[in-house]
Amino acid sequence: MDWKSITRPLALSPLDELSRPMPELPEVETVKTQLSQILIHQPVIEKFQFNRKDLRDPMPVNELKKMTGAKILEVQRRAKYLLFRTTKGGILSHLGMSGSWRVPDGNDVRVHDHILVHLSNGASLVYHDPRRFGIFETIDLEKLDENKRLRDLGPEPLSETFHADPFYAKIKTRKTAIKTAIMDQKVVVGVGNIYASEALFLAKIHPQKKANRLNIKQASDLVSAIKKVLSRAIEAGGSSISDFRHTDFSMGYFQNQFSVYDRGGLECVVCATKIKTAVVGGRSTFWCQSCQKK
DNA sequence: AGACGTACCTGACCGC
DNA sequence: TGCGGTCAGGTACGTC
Repeated sequence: MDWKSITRPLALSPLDELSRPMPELPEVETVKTQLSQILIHQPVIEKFQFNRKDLRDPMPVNELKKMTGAKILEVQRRAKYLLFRTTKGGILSHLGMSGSWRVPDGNDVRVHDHILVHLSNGASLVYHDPRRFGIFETIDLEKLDENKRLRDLGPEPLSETFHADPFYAKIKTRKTAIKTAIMDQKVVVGVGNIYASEALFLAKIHPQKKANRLNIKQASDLVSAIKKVLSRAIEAGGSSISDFRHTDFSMGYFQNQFSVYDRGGLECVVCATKIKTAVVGGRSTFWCQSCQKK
């Protein structure tokens, strides 16, 4: 399959964003898959265009521009970070809360388009991020494990390194709410505010239960639940892009299938009890008082 | 060490 | 219609 035969269907219209609001691990995984398809023939970076020099932090614009001429070899994901591996080093990127990548149609430029990457295959990638919580910076590919942003990250939730025993060992000393614990990227990566509520609902554990009060069975159930909600969301994202003709990016997120998140006051999908909501660890939290035990 | 609070940022939404 | 206030979230950092 040559480049044109796959770009045509993938040539995204202006409304076809490569990401949705509030990206968590499944969304980032989906973005990675989409970017990989666009970068499948390893195009060269012909030009960077920075419409501003800072996102949350200042971008190393000069270092990044030195990567002009590099061939993009691969895009990978670690936690919610995207890693572009190129022949001139790495680029580490994070979507923050409102970041997205898209392939613009012609000269379609919008407010909050901060970075344009012009590629040798004729396509451009545009990074769009209204809230500018994102990250885009160079990274030493030889020393990924020493990188400040990556070195303390916990296990990938969908890998075999994330399982009941080490998870239980890690949380049994933690006095904080279990929801706060699973959102701690040192405990497990990729679980943000939305899937934290969803996983706890599936595992029938109250979000305010102290982490050190879970028993091994509950820890094990929670591990399974985290894997399940994230896998399901990835499948939903994957299926939505596998048939690109029916992709509706404007729909945003995978919110149509949430059981508790953002459903405060509505009926529990299992027992019809009204969903409770409160702030836990500074973030909005949703649970069913009847299904989830403290 | 771990727990906790807060800053960062803008758009959407609400009440008046 | 407009305007001010509040909320949303991932990550980093300061403080105790």
